[in-house]
Amino acid sequence: MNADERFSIGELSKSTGVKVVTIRYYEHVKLMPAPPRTSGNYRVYRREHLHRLQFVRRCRDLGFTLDQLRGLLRLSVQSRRRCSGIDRITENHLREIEGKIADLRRLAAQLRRIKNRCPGKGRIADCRILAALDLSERKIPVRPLG
Amino acid sequence: MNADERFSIGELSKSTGVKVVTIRYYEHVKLMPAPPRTSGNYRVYRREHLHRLQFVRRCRDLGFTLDQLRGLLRLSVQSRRRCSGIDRITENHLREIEGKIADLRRLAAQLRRIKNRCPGKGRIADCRILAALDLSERKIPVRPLG
DNA sequence: TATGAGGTCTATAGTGACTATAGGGTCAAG
DNA sequence: CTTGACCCTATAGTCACTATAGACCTCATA
Repeated sequence: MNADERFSIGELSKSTGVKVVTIRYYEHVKLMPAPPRTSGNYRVYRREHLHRLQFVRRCRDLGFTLDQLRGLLRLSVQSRRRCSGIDRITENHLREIEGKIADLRRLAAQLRRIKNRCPGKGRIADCRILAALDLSERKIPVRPLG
Repeated sequence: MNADERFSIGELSKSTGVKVVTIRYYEHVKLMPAPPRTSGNYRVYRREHLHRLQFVRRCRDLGFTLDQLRGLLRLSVQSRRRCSGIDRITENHLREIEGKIADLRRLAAQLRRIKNRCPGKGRIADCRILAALDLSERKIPVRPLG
């Protein structure tokens, strides 16, 4: 309950699951503020840093890029503004994820199709996976060079 | 039908859809062999290079990493060996993709859950997206520093 | 023959989001 | 006083490209 707790970077790391080097990296790219230092030049963090780093971690776990995260952080301090910006970032991110899922599903389907043709017991020379990789969708027409 | 066609890097690029800089990059990382040069130091490619680059392109489109691709290429020339190695690389890749799909689906579900709580019309101070990002799964216990 | 456009060359640095390494300094326990 | 755990900075590496700068080559046209 008291607001005087201080944490070393290692403690911050342990309690958030974010690696020490990554915390320093976040400071470097201005996702985390530079905290004060001890006389021995150690970073000293407080509850507010812990809180912020947890937010960062959570967003990263949800796949937000550091740039999207910066957007969320920038907006989150303007408490009087409408939260439609937050909503937009989240919506965009969701659409990106859905797009990626669709891409990967197509990929997996293709790959399964290719793979199922080959039992993996024959010789390379007859491998149907290689044949499929090799022959499918090849477009030959090229004009020769002078 | 004649095997004497020669292509410039730009022609190779056009006919495969792989950018000129990327072809040079593939040469640099030894995915493509260094071709002979003209007197003016221009790269001169032949049908075998075109063939190989199409293979590379196809594998990349299927999401193989350059390392996996190197594996496929290395194996593909050993025509007398069993093709189980090819099968294994493909299988691993497929599993990776399936894992990624599962991850992204979980992510999307979480994100939708968070997003649906917030109509995006209120103020930042009351934004339920931020609240969810902020509060969920926070683990507070930390031992204070010295 | 000169000019200009467009293709090509090398080398280097930048991207995102870290991770790894080297070479030190700090601090508490034994 | 030494050991070992922790911390510091700075730099380079990862992946798979992409971008830039500045020079060189080739070819068609004037």
